[in-house]
Amino acid sequence: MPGDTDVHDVAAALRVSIGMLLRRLRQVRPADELSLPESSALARLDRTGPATPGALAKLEQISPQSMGATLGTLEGRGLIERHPDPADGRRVVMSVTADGLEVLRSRRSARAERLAQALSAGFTPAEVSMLAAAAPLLERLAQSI
Amino acid sequence: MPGDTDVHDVAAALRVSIGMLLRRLRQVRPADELSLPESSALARLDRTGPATPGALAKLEQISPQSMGATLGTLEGRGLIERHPDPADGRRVVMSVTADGLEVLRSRRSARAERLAQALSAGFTPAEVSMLAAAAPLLERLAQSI
DNA sequence: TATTGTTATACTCTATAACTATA
DNA sequence: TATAGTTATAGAGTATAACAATA
Repeated sequence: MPGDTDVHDVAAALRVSIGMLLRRLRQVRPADELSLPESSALARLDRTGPATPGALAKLEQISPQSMGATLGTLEGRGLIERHPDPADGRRVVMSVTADGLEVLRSRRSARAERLAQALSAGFTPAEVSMLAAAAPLLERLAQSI
Repeated sequence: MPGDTDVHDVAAALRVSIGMLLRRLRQVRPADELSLPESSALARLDRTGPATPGALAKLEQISPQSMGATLGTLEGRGLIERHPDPADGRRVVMSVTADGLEVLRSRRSARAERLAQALSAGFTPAEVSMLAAAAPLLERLAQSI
C-alpha cells in the first residue's frame, strides 16, 4: 500500500536516532548531576508512590540487582528513603524524600535545561508537539518488545 | 500560552522514554547479532560512503577511540574493510564490504524484526507514522545538544 | 606543531549467579 | 519451597590520557 509507513524502516530509524540521542544525553552530564537511570528511577518512584525495589525494577524493566545499585546511590544522596515493611520482613519500601522532590521539581539541572533549550532554539512548536506526542509512544514501545 | 507544549516537560519525557527503549533494545540481543553502536556505525558508513574513523566518530558523536573499537569489531566480522589513504599516510579509509551490505539489506535480524512486529501489533498506522516522523527529529535533537 | 589513529586504563550501566533472610 | 533483597563477578560501551606515525 503506497501510503503505508514501513514498520521496518521506522524500526531501523528509531534504533539509530535513539542510540545517538542517548549517547549525547549521557555525554552532557555535569559532575554532580543524576545519571539517566538514577533520574529515571527517581521519577518512577515519584509517579508510583512508595514501592519496593523489585516492583520498581519490573516497571523500569531492569534486573532487581541493577535497580538495587541505582536505589543505593539515590539513597546515599538523600533523595530517597528506605523503610522496612512491617507486614513482611523480607520487603523494604522506598519513598522519595523532600530533597528528592526538590530535585524532581527544580528544572535547573544542566542537562534537562540544555535539552529544553535545544528544543526551544532549533525546533518549531509543531515539531516540539510531535516529539511530545512521540514520547509516550516510545515508552509504550519499550514495554511491548 | 495554553496551547504551548512545555519544552521542559517534553525534555523530561523524552529522557525517560528513550532510556527505557534503549535498555529494552539492548536486552533483546541474540548472540550473533550486531550491537547497537555496531549497526549504527555500519549504517552510517553505508550512508556516507568510504570514510575515515575520525570522520565517522564525529558524525556519530562518540570519541575516535570508541569508534575505533567498534570499527575493529565490524572489520573482524568482515562487514567493513580498511584501506590506507595513498595521499596521507596517517589516514585510513573504511568501506562497507559485500557482506556488510548484505547485513544492512537483510531485515531478518531478530532485534529489528521484533521491534517491527511490536510496531505492527501494538500501534495504529497513525501512531507508526508519528514515530516515523519523530525519528529524524530525535536525530536532529541529538546533533543540537 | 598539528593531525590521525592506536594503546592503556578506568568508569558507568547492566547482566547472571550465588547467597541470606523471611514467608 | 518460594520470594525479596543483597553481594560478587563479568561484560559492553564509553571516556580520558598517553603514545606513535605522518603532515
